[in-house]
Order: sequence, then structure tokens, then C-alpha cells
Amino acid sequence: MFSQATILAALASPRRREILRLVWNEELSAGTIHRAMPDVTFGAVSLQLRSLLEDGLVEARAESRRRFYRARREALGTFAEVLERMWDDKLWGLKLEAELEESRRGPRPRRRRRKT
Amino acid sequence: MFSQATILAALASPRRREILRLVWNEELSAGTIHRAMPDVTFGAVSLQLRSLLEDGLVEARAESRRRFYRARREALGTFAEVLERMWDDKLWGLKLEAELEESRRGPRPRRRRRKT
DNA sequence: ACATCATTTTAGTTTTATCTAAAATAACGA
DNA sequence: TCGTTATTTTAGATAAAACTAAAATGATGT
Repeated sequence: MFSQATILAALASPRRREILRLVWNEELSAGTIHRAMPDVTFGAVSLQLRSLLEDGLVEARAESRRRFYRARREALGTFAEVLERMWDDKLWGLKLEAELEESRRGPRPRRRRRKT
Repeated sequence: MFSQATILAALASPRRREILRLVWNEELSAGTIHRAMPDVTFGAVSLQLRSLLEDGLVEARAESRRRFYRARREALGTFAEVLERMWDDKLWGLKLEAELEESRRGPRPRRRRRKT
């Protein structure tokens, strides 16, 4: 359905990999996901969730105002195991932090304007 | 040595995947690789080769003026099989063409300036 | 109806990747 | 040395990705 190329492109983003890991074994609301990634805005998280959804890598369920997301592991095929191995890696946390720092795009968070 | 994240980033590019496929089973000179990809300049191919080299996904051997490249399949681990499956896909050629077209960045080739 | 909460969407900004064209490098042969 | 061939490197351009801030949406409760 979704090509291997699409999956590769999606997984190339450390941000999207981080989200996938969060919703790998449990479904989480968009807000909870955002709270786990405090270095980006809610909007940014929402956009990445949309991207993952469009690529078929997560699914969403609405419950009143919340939207719960979870990984569609079956869509990832071989890549599911690759990801799990990455996350089992002892140094995984450190590596991810470095990658997130390195891969930041778009405007840096603005310094709050000093009261004049 | 090179992280899974590096490999994912490298393989996310259809151009680099195309190069990897070309040098998967045989070593080829930079020029031969370029001739197989006539829609980009030699310079562009050379830059992608450098990128693959730095990520450890190909190795190079110099022979007089030529440089021969070949895939370092052992560096790709699980991804080697993923790629082979992609290339075995009956529709692989069509898909790749579409991706290359879609993923083009940078300036489009300029029309040759008309003699004035 | 109105305010609140959770989330998505839009518009605009910045960074990065990928490209081109041209210059530089390097090895060879006459 | 000079010219040719093969390749790399540099400088500059453009498109796409990833972000922010703010506006819009939609469901809930009073």
C-alpha cells in the first residue's frame, strides 16, 4: 500500500521516530505526546502526526476532545524490528538527543522579548 | 560504527538508493555511474558519492584517473535485504522514476542559452 | 450562548538538501 | 610542458522540510 520508499522517508526524521517510539506499545493523546517533547510546539507535533498518519504509520482514534494515536506496527514490516533494535540500544537516548539537536530545522524558539 | 539513524537518512534519498543499486554487485567508476543517471550533472553524482562514502555505505578504489565505487553491503545490515526486496519489486523501475522526479531539489537544469 | 479545552490548520520563517555551472585537482601521454 | 581525461570541489541557487505563532475548529460543560 505504502511503499518502502515512503517508510524510509518517514523514518529518516528523528522527530517522527521519537513519536513512533512513544506510541509503539500504547496509544497516547496528541497532548501527551507533545508533553513528552517539550522542545517543540504542539503545532509542530500535530503536523508530524499528520504526516505519519498520511503515510499509514500511525492510526488515530477520537475520544471526545482528545485524539489518541498509536503506531501501526504491521505497516512497517521489516522496519519494525530495525526500530526496536535501535531503541534497545544502550546508547539510544544519547544518540537521539544528539540527532534531534542536529536535525532541528525551521526557526529556533524565539527568546521571549524582554519587558521594556 | 555508523548508526542506524545515519543509514536511514542516507537511504531516504532516492538518488543515493539508485547509486547503491548500481554499485551493489559490481564496482563502477564515477563516470559510469554518472552515465547511468543522465538527468543530473557529474558534480551532483560526485557529491552523492562523497556522502555515501562518508556514511560508510560505499567504498572507493582509485585506478589511475578513475575512481571505482562499490557498495559496502556489510555496513547495511538488515537494510541490505530491504533494498534487495525493493529492487526485486516488479514495479521498482516505475516507482523510482516517479520518486526521482518528485524529489528533485535545487535548480532545474537551465535551458541552454540561445546564441544571440 | 459562552467559555474552556484539545487539537488542527494556516501563514510565514529558517535551515538544510540537492542541485548547476564553473573552477580546481590529479593522472596520464605526446 | 601542454593538452586531455576523470573526478572533485566550490560558490551560488532553489525547493522542501521543520518549525513558530496565531487563528480556526470542534467537542464539552455551565
